[in-house]
Amino acid sequence: MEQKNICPRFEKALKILNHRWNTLLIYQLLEGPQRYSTIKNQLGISSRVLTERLKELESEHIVARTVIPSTPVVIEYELTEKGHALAPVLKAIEQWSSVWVNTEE
Amino acid sequence: MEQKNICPRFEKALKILNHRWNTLLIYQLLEGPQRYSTIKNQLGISSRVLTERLKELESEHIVARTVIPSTPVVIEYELTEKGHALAPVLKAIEQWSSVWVNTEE
DNA sequence: AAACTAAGTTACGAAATGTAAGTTAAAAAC
DNA sequence: GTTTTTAACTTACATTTCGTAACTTAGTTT
Repeated sequence: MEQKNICPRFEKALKILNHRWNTLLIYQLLEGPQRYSTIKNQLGISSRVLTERLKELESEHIVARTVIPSTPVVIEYELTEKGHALAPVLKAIEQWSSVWVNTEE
Repeated sequence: MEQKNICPRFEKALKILNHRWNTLLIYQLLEGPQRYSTIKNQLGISSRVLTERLKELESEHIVARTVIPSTPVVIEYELTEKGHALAPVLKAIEQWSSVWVNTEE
């Protein structure tokens, strides 16, 4: 009875993007490379989940992790080319929200 | 320490779209008006959550609900104009996934 | 030696989600 | 006229995910 007529690539994309925090995290990183603590403070996400999501996005090659051997050590996260390619998606959401979403009511 | 420089409209849009199942549900309804049971079978979502999400999208005026007084009664769900306006977002995700996502690995 | 800092990790309670069975109302079958 | 059927939910409960706060690690400065 169940039909699977949805493209598996699209389904996987949705799985990643719909995972709580991921889209906002990518949006945040569109502004440029950022440190763990910066992202955490900007988004108001818990460290437990932030670490989890960064690992997920890293394993999907959407985010890259760089160790800066200062003291104490600093980690920088940035979008890969694959990650930057999501900009049009975020732009489309921004566009839609500017036309159709109002914060009242 | 926490900065909120994110547009509240955009933030609300993300809150709706990132809620599990919502994007897939909207994608499904882009194909046209559909009954509760059809959506349920196509997406493989539980009835508990489907009902909850449909009510949420209805209250956001993204989905409209129509009662067809047949026997037994049939309910049809369809996208509103606001809902249809999300098509470019879904198209952007589709486009990205076709270029960057591979199901292997 | 003690304190500090960034980036995590851990334990645990709270919230969201999935599962499966039950409800409702009307009419068709028996 | 009682039982069955059907679509769209609803409910109770188990499982999974998430948030909170405290803790860990390693290399400096104090």
